[in-house]
Amino acid sequence: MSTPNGEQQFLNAYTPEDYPSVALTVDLVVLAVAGGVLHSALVRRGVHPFMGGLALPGGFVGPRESAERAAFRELEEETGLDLGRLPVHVEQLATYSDPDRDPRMRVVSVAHLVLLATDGQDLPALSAGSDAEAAGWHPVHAVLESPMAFDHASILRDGVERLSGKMEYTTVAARLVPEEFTMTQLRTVYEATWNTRLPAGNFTRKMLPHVHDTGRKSKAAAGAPAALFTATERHIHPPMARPAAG
Amino acid sequence: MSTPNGEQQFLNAYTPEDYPSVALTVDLVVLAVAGGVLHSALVRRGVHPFMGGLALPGGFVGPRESAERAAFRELEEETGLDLGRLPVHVEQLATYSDPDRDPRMRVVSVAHLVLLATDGQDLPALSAGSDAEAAGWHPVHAVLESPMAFDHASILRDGVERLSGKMEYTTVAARLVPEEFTMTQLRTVYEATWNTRLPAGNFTRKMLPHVHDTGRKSKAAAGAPAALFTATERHIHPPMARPAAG
DNA sequence: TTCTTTATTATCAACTTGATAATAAAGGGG
DNA sequence: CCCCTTTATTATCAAGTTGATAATAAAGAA
Repeated sequence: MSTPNGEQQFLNAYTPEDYPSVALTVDLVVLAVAGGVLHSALVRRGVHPFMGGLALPGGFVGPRESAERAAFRELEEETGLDLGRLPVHVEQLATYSDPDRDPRMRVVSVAHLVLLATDGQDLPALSAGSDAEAAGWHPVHAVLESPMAFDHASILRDGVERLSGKMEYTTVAARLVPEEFTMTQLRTVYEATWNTRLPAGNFTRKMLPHVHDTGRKSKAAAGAPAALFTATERHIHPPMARPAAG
Repeated sequence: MSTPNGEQQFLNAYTPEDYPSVALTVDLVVLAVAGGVLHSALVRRGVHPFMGGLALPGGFVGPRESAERAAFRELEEETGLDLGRLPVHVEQLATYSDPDRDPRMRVVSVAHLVLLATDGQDLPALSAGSDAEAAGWHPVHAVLESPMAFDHASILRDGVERLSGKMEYTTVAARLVPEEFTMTQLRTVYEATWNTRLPAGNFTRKMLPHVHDTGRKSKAAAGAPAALFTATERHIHPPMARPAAG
């Protein structure tokens, strides 16, 4: 692939200084389920502005980095999670570009949704990152009742809404449980995210065609042993019905 | 809302130069239906790189502008469309930030999906914008067969996919027809976007609960006069089934 | 008037849903 | 070891939805 001479000349004459520029960051909506409750990894701000307020983890995108790569890097830096070991799902959410969203300067942020697998009991341990602000887990539906730093409440709300909607017509909920999971574990993810209860029998009937039965059984704490499944298909059709809010 | 002294001091001490910055643009996937075919407004590039290739309309985001405002402004500038007169739907699609997506320099682009209403016959007239490159309408499914400038083929594909998916569970297709429309007009939008045929009777049955009958009738060119509807609800439940590709 | 064209409604079997119950398979306490 | 509790899975049933196909209705044209 050789570049024609005319094009090369043009590229050399290009002057990036002629164009307006912005600082680009990523903000992360990191979600995991424990105790039947959807949690988000958040940092308590130790500096102005919004000192003492809750914020999403995040940071600047490097000059030779895509937003997605920056999302993975910041996730490791700010939460201390070992992504080589932990199964993790990252997808772009939306970009927030209101000129006044950060009072310090023009910052445009590409928000990402991050889903971490848990067994439903223990949340992944968060170690303090390079920043002094340590990340901790917070129950999502409770924390959305109070304000957050910057526009992070909107971003968190959008992230939960994205997950809620996508769970209706894909098996993305399986990214929040271990590789092999029981129907109850998967149903608990739906209930935690949608903040509602679902009838167990109908849930199993609906989900069964979209997962793969490993043949293995989980040793139950109490009651009958549950079958262990792995996620297979991407699309649930017709979709899982989300009960009306309330 | 007074700012505490400590915070004000902090804001003054902030130095934007310390942080990496990128040029921010918007790219527009502008869609409209005519003759039963989904079309996209595209510009033929007159300069390097990708000279002669097809590209999405777009441009730089101003220093005090949100991406959405820039999308509206660039739409007017590059296509000459009068948005005061024309009903237009704009929604953010995704942000493209591969460091090498533009060979000239680091450019991050927030792509937007734009839907223009038509009667199904005539596409909105595009006048040449301030740039020498004039915009023209191109059939989407045909143009996606050949390469485009930059990563614009991916963006266009993502835009059509977003519209296709959203049409399954919302009445967004109504943004591509006039305020008052017939079932056939609306069905044509589905057929053009999904690039498939749909049985008319079942389409009417399925859509009827989600639109409002004005009581008026369209004067038909041939055949029975069709009822005129307006769009009402946002969510179609259960969703409109999209036939498997083929 | 009759034909052609298009819109709308109807029919029907197969399937899906939500509610509810029945069955099955553990472990634990007496 | 036998029942009781707990949990998982399967079954049942009426109401609703789907896809295929056809019947009816309402124009304009020949």
